[in-house]
Amino acid sequence: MTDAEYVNIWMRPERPARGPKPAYSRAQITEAAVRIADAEGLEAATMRRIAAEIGAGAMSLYRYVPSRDNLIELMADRLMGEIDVTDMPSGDWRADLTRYADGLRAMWLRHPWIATVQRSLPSFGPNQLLLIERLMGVLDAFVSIDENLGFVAMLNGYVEGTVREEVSSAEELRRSGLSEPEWMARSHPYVDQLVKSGKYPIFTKIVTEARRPHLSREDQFRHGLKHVLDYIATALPPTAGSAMPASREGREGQDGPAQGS
Amino acid sequence: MTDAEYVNIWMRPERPARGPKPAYSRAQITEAAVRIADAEGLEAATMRRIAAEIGAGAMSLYRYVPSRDNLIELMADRLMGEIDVTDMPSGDWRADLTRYADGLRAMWLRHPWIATVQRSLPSFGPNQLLLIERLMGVLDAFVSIDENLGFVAMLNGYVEGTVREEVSSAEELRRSGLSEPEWMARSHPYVDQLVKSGKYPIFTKIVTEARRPHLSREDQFRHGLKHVLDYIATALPPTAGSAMPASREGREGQDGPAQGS
DNA sequence: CTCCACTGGGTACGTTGTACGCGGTTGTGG
DNA sequence: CCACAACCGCGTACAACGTACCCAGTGGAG
Repeated sequence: MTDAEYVNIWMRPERPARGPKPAYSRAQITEAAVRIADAEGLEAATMRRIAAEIGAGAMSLYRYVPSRDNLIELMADRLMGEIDVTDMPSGDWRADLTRYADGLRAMWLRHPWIATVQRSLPSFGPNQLLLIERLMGVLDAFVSIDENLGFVAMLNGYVEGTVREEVSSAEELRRSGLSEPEWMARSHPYVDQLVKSGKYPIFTKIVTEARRPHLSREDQFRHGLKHVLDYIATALPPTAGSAMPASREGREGQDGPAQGS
Repeated sequence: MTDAEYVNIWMRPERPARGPKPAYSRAQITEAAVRIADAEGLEAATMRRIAAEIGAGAMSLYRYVPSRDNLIELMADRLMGEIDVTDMPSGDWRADLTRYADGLRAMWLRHPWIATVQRSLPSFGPNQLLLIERLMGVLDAFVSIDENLGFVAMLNGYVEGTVREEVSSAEELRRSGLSEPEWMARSHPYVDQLVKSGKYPIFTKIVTEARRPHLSREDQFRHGLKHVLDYIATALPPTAGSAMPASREGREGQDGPAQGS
């Protein structure tokens, strides 16, 4: 009815014109929901639980939010606002994109449950819109809007792909209620059986030899990010301001001079 | 109790020694669940719905599967089995990895709900294990196990990141019950308002100028995949057999550098 | 002042996953 | 060959979920 009148949650006004003053707010509800999801997972952020968190009755939330799905949209957009993109573009595109990538990764690590929220059709909340403006503004002067979209998709894809793995591990551990050593100990019989069967030589190799899972995630992330930025650099005109010169493909080896500041 | 005895679903035997013959099977249940999830989304695959699909009572499923979460693990592993990795490694690593990437992408497109199943801690079902063996066997002879893990993570990350976008769009559309033009028409007032506000120049540019969303997903995928494979190529020794020259001879078998067990 | 669009929230309903226990079936030890 | 215990399918039941509906109050507009 009146619900279907609105195209989406962003077009629905939070406060009507008349009537008594609301005791809560969308922002407050969203904040509480994010807090619960951070601590106990998204599935713990039930309407009743959120209401209890702010001292309201369960059904009161529906005065502010049409449905739980819409609330999750609000939560997701709130997270977008955590990524610091002020003063972008700064003139140094590489520094800007690095700062964005770091911010996106850090946000995911603070809110692992974001992995379970499918991005779906673009929701275009206010924070996400601002993010788009600032982020795509970085390369807007140098490339076409289509190329820009491609680069941003690649960058987002890289960051999210990388961080999704560690985030979902952490979530699974939290859900199981076990610590990582406990989990390892628990699955040891299974892993052992697989190894002893002799049917999985590469799996065995991973278990017995690989050191990668123990390497710093941070290092892996920076290493891969460098490649993504290098790739972008090859498609940018030389007029693009950056702390590093654009290099041709195939370049590898030790990391060059890191862009300072 | 007896549930907690087992490390995971893969160690729990499907059939006990004694008693009457089961009327159904894990495979049959998993199949039905996948069929429902494909057609109506994962959330439609409830225990009752799955049971009805195979003509069983709801609680009968619990004779075969300890919980719905475990059933979803079975479903996910069944999907891994759809990816054709027979005859890998073939000697042409580039062809092998391309075939794998195509297969992975096609599988995602057939089963969009996989995007909502977090990979979590590696579950190591039989199909996934076989996939690991075949896929990582492709580069095993040329690089260390750590490098191999890195490449596979990158390849998986690229494919999943690319396909996740289109898949989640399709899922969202299906959930909303609208066709894509219908959805576009519906959100037009909101987009229009954003454009008219003048506050979002880049968003406006995307809406009015960008052609990328209309380009072939297939082309985009192949283009990006080429870059991923090119990057892998730069880190491989020249002895690695690929399609570049027609060196039928240069193939090395499973014998890599030192490894023994 | 009166009015009524609004407020917070209690109650209730349909749906979910699943614990429990039932009567029937069947491989196996005596 | 038979009794028994282990298994079967599954009906009933329950807690927790999202949320529809309804209510008694409240406060700005006329």
